[in-house]
Amino acid sequence: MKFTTPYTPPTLTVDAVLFQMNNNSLDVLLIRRSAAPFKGAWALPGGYNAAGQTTQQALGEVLKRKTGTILDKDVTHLEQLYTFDTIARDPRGHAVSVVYTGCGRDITHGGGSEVSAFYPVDDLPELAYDHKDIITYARERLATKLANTNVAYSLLPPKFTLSHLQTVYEAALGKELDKRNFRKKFLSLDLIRETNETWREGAHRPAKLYEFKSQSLETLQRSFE
Amino acid sequence: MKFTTPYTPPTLTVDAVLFQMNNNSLDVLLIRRSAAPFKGAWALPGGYNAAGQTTQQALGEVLKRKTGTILDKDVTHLEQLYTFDTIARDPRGHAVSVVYTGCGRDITHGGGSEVSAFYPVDDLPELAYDHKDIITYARERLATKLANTNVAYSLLPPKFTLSHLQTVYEAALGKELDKRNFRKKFLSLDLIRETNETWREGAHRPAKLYEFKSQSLETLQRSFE
DNA sequence: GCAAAAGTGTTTGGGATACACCCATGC
DNA sequence: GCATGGGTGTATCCCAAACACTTTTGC
Repeated sequence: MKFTTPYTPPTLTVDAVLFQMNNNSLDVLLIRRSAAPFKGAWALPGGYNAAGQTTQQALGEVLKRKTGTILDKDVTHLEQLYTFDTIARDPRGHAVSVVYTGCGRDITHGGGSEVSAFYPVDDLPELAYDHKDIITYARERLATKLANTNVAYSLLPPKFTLSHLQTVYEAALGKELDKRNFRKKFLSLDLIRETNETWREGAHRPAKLYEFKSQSLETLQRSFE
Repeated sequence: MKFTTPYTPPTLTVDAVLFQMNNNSLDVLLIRRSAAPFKGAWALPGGYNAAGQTTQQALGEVLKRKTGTILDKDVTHLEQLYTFDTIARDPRGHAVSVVYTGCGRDITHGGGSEVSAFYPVDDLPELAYDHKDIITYARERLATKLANTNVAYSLLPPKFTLSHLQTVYEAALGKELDKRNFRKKFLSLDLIRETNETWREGAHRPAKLYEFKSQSLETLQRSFE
């Protein structure tokens, strides 16, 4: 009723910024583009969203196809990040991209149609499109979420030491934290409990293992940092 | 390359949740639908987004056409809120809607193709689609922004009293605040300055007028509330 | 003078920060 | 016994919250 010419929507795509801790580094899952544009460059995994699919469904299918990642199994937290829509972002034509960000512990990848790899957020390769900006934005969102929710559960194994936990915060916030203050504050949030297991590794005192009381997202009243 | 049948994207739409203070109440701009579906119900202003338009451009055109609102002039703060994409939200077919939220001081409306009106967020009429949920979400976003940025500038006239300012916070947060603590805290944020004008109204002491130091969005280090 | 909103300080409690040493283990 | 990371307590400061009266005006 508004368009005298037939209404044509833009292309709709979905992309994902998936975080995972790999040996004390916060990493992002990337794929190597096998086709133009940006052939050979690294990019966020993503693809088309057809009519009749929700953006999350489309994302699940794209990830499975391109990286072999199973969204429901591998990704322990997922949220919509932002919708990017500048006309020039895709040289092939106007594409609006709904971007999700998520976390995992041991994301399967490599079984898909594209070459995939994790890269540290602080040491990214050259990226296609506006994907570098998107990752920066996703990382800020993650830092905010860590400060206001229990989302750390999604980046850690079910049982973890307080040092592991602190490493997650330090990697995401990009700064070092005081060990005593971190433990005091985090324990006061009442999100985790001690288990009776310990973690031993290396020539030093073993560490107590903790677990999150809840493995689903909860928002804190008092924020952290 | 991924679709054997020709790729068809969903319909793309844009909607806006525009807030304005009207006599101490936080109001939202709504239109009355003149066509099916939900004919006669109230709804957020919104419409189609064609290829080649950014979502903001599409929003500007839709607002101008339907409510007579001039986005660039009337809306003093605008941000993308969220993209809603559930299949069933529009009975006509799959529509993905990029929703913006914004604020104004004296938004012109009524010159467009649809009947429009401001309604208090705490006293909304029956709404079409999932628009009630969207307004709830937008209001939470506004509360967060008020706590972390100077966005209050966008809801107040250039010069305002501290009581006006407090009214904005109380309306958005939905609770009363202590006058002394509010003033002390807000002044310590260093966002506003006294002018040498006063505001007199009614049989009582006149109030000093203040102005924001900046009329563009700035993020605070220390959050409020 | 009285009604109505503007304006103003102090006390108290709790969380944030800064800071250094002993503990348990493997080799 | 020594190297390594695990684990712990205190003092200070600042902010948040609670709380009531005086001032200025119009009528």
